[in-house]
Amino acid sequence: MLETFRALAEPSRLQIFELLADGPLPVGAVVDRLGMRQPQASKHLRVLSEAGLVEVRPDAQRRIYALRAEPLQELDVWLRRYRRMWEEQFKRLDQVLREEKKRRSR
Amino acid sequence: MLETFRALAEPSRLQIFELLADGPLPVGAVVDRLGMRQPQASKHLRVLSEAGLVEVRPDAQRRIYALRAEPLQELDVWLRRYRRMWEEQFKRLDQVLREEKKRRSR
DNA sequence: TGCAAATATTCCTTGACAGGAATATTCCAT
DNA sequence: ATGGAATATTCCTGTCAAGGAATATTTGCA
Repeated sequence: MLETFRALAEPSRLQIFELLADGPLPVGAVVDRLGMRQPQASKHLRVLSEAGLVEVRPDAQRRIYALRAEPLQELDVWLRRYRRMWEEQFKRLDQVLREEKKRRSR
Repeated sequence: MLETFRALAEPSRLQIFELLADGPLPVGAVVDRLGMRQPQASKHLRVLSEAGLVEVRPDAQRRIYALRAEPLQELDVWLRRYRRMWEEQFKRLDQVLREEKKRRSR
């Protein structure tokens, strides 16, 4: 979890990650579309890769990077714990609205 | 999103955040339970607060910190985009298992 | 009013990390 | 085998942020 947050807590890296959501891409494509320099792209992809957020498939002298689902699933599980929280807030809001209505109707 | 990731990408801060999931706490309680020094706790809570992850309610010379749902809901929305991804993987896995079964049954 | 508790802020030092530039590596095509 | 893509790595430098220590601030209470 920490590693996931750390990896995504950097603007360029988050950008790359979100770009890859549209599908796997070789480094060059990332460089072109995001207008960053090739070495930085490689470095960021390395960090993402070490965090398990991304995987590489070699294709000749290219390397195709693709998102990995696992850490996102973990993030989803982590979030579950907090989902309860805002659902309760909704319930409370519902309650308030209900009482509002009642008050107005008399 | 970036701000959320940045705030949670630090061990102590993530710890504090997860501690607050059990309910609101004053700074002192955080200090005691996590064994960190008071100034650092205050600093981290400040960062969490500026990221909107936490809100403060004064109570005499105490300050009660509590989680805020909003950024987590945003995180949930952000995740939605990727949920499709792993659902497709499950579909593919289902397919594979189905074929396995068929193969074994003859 | 003055003290003590709870918390926030400031200042300093240090370590991690991102970007830049240059270079190394890998693999294809000729 | 050699040159040229595509990508990775290294080294350097500057910046930012975290921890430590000391101190300021706020509020309740005797």
